[in-house]
Parts: sequence; C-alpha cells; structure tokens
Amino acid sequence: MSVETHPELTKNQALVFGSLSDAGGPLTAYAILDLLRDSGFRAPLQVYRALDKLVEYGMVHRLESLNAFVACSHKGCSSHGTAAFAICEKCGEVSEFTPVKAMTLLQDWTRSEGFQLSRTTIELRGTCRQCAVPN
Amino acid sequence: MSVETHPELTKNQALVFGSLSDAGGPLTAYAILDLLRDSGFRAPLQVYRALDKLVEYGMVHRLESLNAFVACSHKGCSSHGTAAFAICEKCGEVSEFTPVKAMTLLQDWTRSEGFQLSRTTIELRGTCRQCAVPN
DNA sequence: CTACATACGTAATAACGTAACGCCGGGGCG
DNA sequence: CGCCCCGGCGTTACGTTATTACGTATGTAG
Repeated sequence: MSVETHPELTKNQALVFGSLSDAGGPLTAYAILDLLRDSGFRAPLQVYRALDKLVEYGMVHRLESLNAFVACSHKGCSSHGTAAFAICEKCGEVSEFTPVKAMTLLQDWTRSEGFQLSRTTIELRGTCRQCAVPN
Repeated sequence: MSVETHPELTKNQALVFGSLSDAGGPLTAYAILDLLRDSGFRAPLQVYRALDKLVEYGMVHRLESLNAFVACSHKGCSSHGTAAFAICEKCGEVSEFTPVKAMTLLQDWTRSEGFQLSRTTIELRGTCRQCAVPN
C-alpha cells in the first residue's frame, strides 16, 4: 500500500503533477507547458522530463492514442501496470479502470509466446454513457 | 486472395499498402513518404490520406504507441476490430494476434458502464523470444 | 578534492500531423 | 449535351508533438 514508494518530487515534477491533478483529465505536454509558464517553465523539455519521472513512479499515465497524460486515479497508484482507459470521443472524459482478468489473459498469451512483457497499453475509444444519445 | 469487401484501391492507396506489405513490419508515415518519393510522392498528406482509407478498409492498423502503421497480417482482414500487437523493443518486430476472450471481457466492462465502444487499442511492449537472452 | 549522478535551463531541430486551396475526372440528371 | 456534385489528388503552408545537444548547479561517495 505504500503511499510513498517513490522519492519526494522535485519542484518541476510537483508542478507538472499538480497541473494534471487539477485538470482532472488528460493534458498534452504543451498544454501543461502553457499552464506553467507563470511558474517559470519555458521549454517543452522541462515538461517532458518531469512527465518521464512521474510515469516511471506510476503517478501519471500516458494516453498513447491521445498523445496526452493523465494523473493516475488511484491515490498511491498501486495498480500502475494494469490500467486501462475508456476515452469518450464526444466529451473527452477518460475513465481509468483495472481489467485484471483481461490482463491475465494477455499475460498468458505473452508467456506462451516467450514474450517478456514490460508495459501494456489498453485504450478504448467510444462514447460515454452521458454522451450517448438516449432518444 | 483478397476477399475484396472493399473497393479497388486507388493508385496511391496501392502504393502505400505495397510499401507496408513489403516492409513486413511497421513504418511511419514519413518513412513511407521517403520510400515513395521515386513514385512521385511529395507531401505527407498524400500518405496520410491513403493510410486513412486503408485503416478504414481494415487493411492497415495504426500502432499508437509507435506512431506507425502496419499491414494487417490477415489476408482479407476479417478480424479488423479485434487485433492486438506485441512489439519487441529490441528488434522492433511486431506480432499481431487476436485476443478474443480479453476483448470480450473489455466489452463486458463497456456494456456495464454504458460506454459505446468504437475502437480498441491493445499494444504490449516488451522483448520477443528471439531477443530475450537465453543464458 | 575528485568523480559521478541527478536535476535543471536553453536553443535548436526533428518527427508527426492537418488546414486550406484548387484541379481533375467520372457519374447522375435535366 | 451541359451542369453539378463528389472523391481523389497535388501543393503550400502551418500546427503540434518530441528529442538532441550542450552547459550549469547541486549532492554524495570514495
């Protein structure tokens, strides 16, 4: 449970993580950069470096199909390796969930193939309940 | 071959699909552009337009985590919606497979959430059997 | 002190993707 | 036939996303 399995965040990392947490949804690296200009950020690399670490610590996920980043929903994020995302193409809302059984099946496949799994990306695109027209 | 559930390819579409088939692996749009310069291609848009159609026809898949494209392994590609990919980070090889059960579980989740699924991305990163050090 | 590792700042550039415009050829249809 | 529409195409320009390269500062182990 380990609320703190990773080191203290540096100033830049804390700023980037704060932006993502406040946003409550995905942000691109350049959107984060714009948000943090007032805090002294001047170049993309400052954002990307912080994001790399935050992803490494499991506090932030990258959404490959969006080229964006989102703060992990779980406070201490224990389930870092097993997250999946449902992305609404109408409103942009992103739901994180943890499809344990599906992950297990995929791991079974990798084991049978001798493939050493390091990272799994599962992203579902579609329309969320709110945006699905009810009538 | 070619069950042909889709229209005849245009010249550009055929050239792009040919590049991807010949490559036998993923190519970025710009790599395709470079391959096709001798065939008269001059601008990215020519590639992207063809790729859009080929993806729509189910003949080509986009690898989100690579920003690249691959020809579908299945000749007529019937299983367009249910493909997953294992990507070796050492040699770059990409294996396409069809995790029917895992897909079903994910669909179960979407149904329970009222999420209308339109597209699923599953990409596994790791090391393939050949590249895994045996000793 | 030196050596090494980590974070940081900045500039420049590479890689990926799209908007906007106009042209052309083939159908449908009055 | 003349007209319109539409899909594909070519080109220019631009917008967005990500990285390379180089230099500085700080901390810690030997």
